[in-house]
Amino acid sequence: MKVVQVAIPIPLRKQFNYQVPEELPNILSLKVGMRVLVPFSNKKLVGIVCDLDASTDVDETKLKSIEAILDEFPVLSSHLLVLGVWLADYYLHPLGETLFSMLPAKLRKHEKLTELNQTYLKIAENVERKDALLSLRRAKKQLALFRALFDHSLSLSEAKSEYSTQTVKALEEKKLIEYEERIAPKNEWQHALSIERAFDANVEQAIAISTINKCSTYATFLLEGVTGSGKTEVYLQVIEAVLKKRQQVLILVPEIGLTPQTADRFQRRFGEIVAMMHSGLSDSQRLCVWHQARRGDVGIVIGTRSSVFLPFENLGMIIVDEEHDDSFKQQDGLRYHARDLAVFRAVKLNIPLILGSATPSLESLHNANTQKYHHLTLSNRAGNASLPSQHLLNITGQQLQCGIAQGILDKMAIQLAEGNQVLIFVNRRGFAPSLICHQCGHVETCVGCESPFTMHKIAGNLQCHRCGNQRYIPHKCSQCGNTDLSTEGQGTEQVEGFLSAYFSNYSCVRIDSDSTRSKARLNEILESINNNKHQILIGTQILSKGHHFPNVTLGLVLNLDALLFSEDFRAAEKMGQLITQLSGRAGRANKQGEVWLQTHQPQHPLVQDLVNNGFMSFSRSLLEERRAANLPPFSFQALLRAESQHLDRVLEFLNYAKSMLAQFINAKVIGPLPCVMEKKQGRLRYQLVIQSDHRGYLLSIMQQALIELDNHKLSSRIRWLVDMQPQDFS
DNA sequence: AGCACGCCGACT
DNA sequence: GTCGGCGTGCTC
Repeated sequence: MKVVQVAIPIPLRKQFNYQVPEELPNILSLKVGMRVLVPFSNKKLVGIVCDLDASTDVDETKLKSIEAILDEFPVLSSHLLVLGVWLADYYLHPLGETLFSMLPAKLRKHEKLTELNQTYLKIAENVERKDALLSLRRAKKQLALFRALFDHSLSLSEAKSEYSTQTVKALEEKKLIEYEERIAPKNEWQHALSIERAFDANVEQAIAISTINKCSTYATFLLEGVTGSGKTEVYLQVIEAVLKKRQQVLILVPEIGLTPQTADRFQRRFGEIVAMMHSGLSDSQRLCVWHQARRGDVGIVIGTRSSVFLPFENLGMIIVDEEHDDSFKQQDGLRYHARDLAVFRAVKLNIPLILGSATPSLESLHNANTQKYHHLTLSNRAGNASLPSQHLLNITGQQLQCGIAQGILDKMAIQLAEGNQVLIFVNRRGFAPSLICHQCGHVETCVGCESPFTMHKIAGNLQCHRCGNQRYIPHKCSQCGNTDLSTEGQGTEQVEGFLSAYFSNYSCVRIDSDSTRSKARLNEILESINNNKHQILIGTQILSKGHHFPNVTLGLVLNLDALLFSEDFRAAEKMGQLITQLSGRAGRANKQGEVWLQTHQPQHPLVQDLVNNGFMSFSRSLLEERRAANLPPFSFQALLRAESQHLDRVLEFLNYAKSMLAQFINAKVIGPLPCVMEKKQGRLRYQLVIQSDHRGYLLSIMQQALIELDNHKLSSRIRWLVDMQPQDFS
């Protein structure tokens, strides 16, 4: 009797065995990586076969049987199945859920998988062609399409683009044409590649291009290029070489960086061989891209995080653009980092990988420093465009209006009067509030950790998130005795309200998560900004991502301190990336821009380094700080978070985990500490941070701990999760 | 997760 | 007397 092992999408760290009945129709074609329909508890679920020849110690006849084989070919190739097994192991996530999160949504359900079908138009049966031609003599476009269908049928998408949707509709309504489903023909782009002539590269670009082109096996290149230095041109030219070898290219981009303009640029150079994969697509469209990648119908896929799971027919290169961006890390379910998976795939497929950024992550810089990655630099801006100059404004003790200094308001007035735009960056979310003295700029800091205390409104105290140290909220500054202590910065709405009243002759626009909920809305706003419909732009992180604002000549960062003083050890890194990216968004060749940073601590060495020496120098200093403090990338972290309405359960669970993990001497366990968002949707949230110098060691102790935690009586009564290499502690 | 089973408190 | 709250255990 044949017994196979099936991974089921449930949060259990085990697989299940099933009999394969002899009478199953397509039994001979059953392969690993195929989906099957199986009875489970008292319902039917879709599972993925992960072992064709399972060994069991139980009585095989007691096993349930597979009901149906859903696929004609495996949805997960052996390469992707290996990736999935590694993923489940590395992120300590149940295999079934892991494998299913690698698939497009449509394939997570019962739906049968067949070869990619395409809809074709043909002339309807029983249509008298002569009569039809006569009846169409006054509808030129419809006539043309109808005639075209005489000798060959046309695919629906071709017909729609060559003629028009209305034309097709019209003929359909007249019952002159009908639809037919057929297996889509393979798109043989490899034989008819039309590539537009490349731009002449400058010296640095040329070095980068030739270095990458020389490499045809696995290697990771960190391409560090200041904004406007022409990273994209490097991508384009190395992609060309890969396409000419008839291989495909995957380009991973941050969630919001994927604009139609990005795709246009690739399409202009390489023609219609580019597919996009982003959150704006429907499930059917996503499945279509999945098929196209698998069949080799497209040469290039540009996509967000989850595109790293696409089943390419013949992948020749992966590019991760803006590799420092946090959106590459999934923040729920399987908490993978697409950059790390890109490395895994590149190694397994033995192909080159490019990580590009103007502000590389410290992880990648460290890997470059230790020779794991090849470091390529582009330090010159193309053309004569110069970056805006950066300035610090000491706001200590100053009168502020809605958080803005008078001097800045005056500068804004000048720029606005000259017809330029101004941009105000407001950080409203994401970072923990620390307590700062407005008189002297002193930040209340835990003495033992040199980490700023975090305000906890619920507990009504200050807490150090490194060591758990707690103290009462002081009513005066411990340095100068002033009682003007503040935590919360201004939100975008407040700033918008104030500025639209103050500059009532100009139009304000707010760009934050509320206004970007829909992609169309964001594009609308961006367009109206470029058309100068608004003069004052107020926004959050989104302002620093991807979009260029050529008419902005003055940028303002309202509260640099809130970015800098946070218990999250990555705060300074993120601050530097943000300020640098923000500066790169503004101005154009003929207008020198300025960026002003309001701070209570203009002498802070990191801030000084960033403003005076630029991101490259700043990031190297940060890396030294991390080394000294033994923080990532010099050590490895795991996060164990628990949530429940009942505080006692959360603490009992985490303390149990801690007592277990504390036995391992080569790891440090910090906590349980309240999360930055201590209460969310009525649940109290606490976490444990586990840190070790060795990734393998950390993984193995977490695996051991997990077995115990799964068996703990509270494990099913609270919500809890493990996050390996956590990015965000909120 | 999702579901069944089982045991105690306030209700038509 | 029962309805339904949650705690417990199981899923090939």
